[in-house]
Amino acid sequence: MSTQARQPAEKKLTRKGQETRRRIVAAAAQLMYERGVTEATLEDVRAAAGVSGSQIYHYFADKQELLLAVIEFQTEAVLDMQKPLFAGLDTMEGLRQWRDALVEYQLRLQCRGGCPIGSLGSEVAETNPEARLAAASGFLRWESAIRGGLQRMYDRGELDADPDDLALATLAALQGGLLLTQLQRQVRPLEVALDSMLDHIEAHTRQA
Amino acid sequence: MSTQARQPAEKKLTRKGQETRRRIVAAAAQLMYERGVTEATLEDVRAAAGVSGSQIYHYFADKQELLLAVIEFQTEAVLDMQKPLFAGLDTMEGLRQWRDALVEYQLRLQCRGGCPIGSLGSEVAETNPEARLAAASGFLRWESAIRGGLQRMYDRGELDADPDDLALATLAALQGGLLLTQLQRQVRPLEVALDSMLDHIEAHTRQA
DNA sequence: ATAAAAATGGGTTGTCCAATCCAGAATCTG
DNA sequence: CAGATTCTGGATTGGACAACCCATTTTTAT
Repeated sequence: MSTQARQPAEKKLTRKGQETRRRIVAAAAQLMYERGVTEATLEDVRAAAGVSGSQIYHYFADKQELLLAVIEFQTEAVLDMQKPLFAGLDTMEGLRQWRDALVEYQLRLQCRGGCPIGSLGSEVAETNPEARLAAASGFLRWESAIRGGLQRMYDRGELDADPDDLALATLAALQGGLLLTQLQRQVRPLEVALDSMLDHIEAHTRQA
Repeated sequence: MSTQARQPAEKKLTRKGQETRRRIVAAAAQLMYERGVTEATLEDVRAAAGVSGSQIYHYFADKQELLLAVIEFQTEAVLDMQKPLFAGLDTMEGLRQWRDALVEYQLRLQCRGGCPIGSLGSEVAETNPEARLAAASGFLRWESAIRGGLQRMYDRGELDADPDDLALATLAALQGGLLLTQLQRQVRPLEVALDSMLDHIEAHTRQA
């Protein structure tokens, strides 16, 4: 019963019910992003979502199940936001645009918050295996999107290195850069980390 | 009174007192590393340190002050462990040895725990400005150690790129690699992230 | 040796929060 | 439109934990 049957519900919900559920997840995601999982109390979530009483327990068995829904939600949000840029990751120009957008976004946030998946993942990694796997799976999807672009470059014969390795290294550089940017409250770490990685990729390009 | 006078004590402690204090910090560091700051209760720390009752409050004003001591402690621990390798960071061979040692260490830990500074930093970044600064300062010291090696390469005319940028990017790659390694429970992310970065550095080397 | 200072142990308090219950209202389905 | 189901609101409970207090013992300095 442990690994099975998580989030068994999600069905049989009225339109209004689905809407309420979504509002709870969104509010929880925001609060957990701002304060961390343990600091975000269900009372806060309740108030922020504009629901009352035992509503949260009506839709989620416990805080854990809500947390898993939040990780899923944040993964979708992160990937959705970058979706328009993923298609371009098969040229250096597109990669630079992607980099610029990430840097720009952090600037708008004043370097606060870090990566929604990374922050959650780091917090739960050692105490919550289920949540750890959920975060890891989110990163796998992200990595896939990056790999897709590099793979197309490789297939066109424009890249002279393993796309798998480069994609993973790029995601790592992004995450590390984000963490340092978050802690220092300046974008330079993110800029430098991504630039180094993209320069490294560029060094392995050749015109087809 | 906010930014001033943190950890005003530390003096006027008997040898036995210093020993007890150190034991508390070490136990707290271990527990916070394993479970996170909020999940590590002072009761746990008390038991793990083998002290009793209000001992923790005898040495620390509150949990916050203990946390700051822990961040300091972990910074020292992380830097101490790498100290023998820092001297060699001015050659590619030394950099590779450093990489190998980090990977080796993660393997011994079965990819658990992540970076002691990074995990703490990520957890406190948005809720605890003082702790955020302490973690950021720890990373600055780490970055300095890496920069030192690259700067010597540069000064010898063997490096054809900004040592400051490379050092920061290397630390970012390391942190991102560690996070992904921790979440996936396999060393490959750390290996690939560091290898990409070291390859990038090597591409900018030339014999003097 | 003795007084002062530091260290220890146990017990207590107040708060916060996850989780549960129940009764009533809204919404869906046949 | 009527019965069933889903949704909602408020109130409560039980446990955990940070923080505090005080009496006693040990250590340090004179």
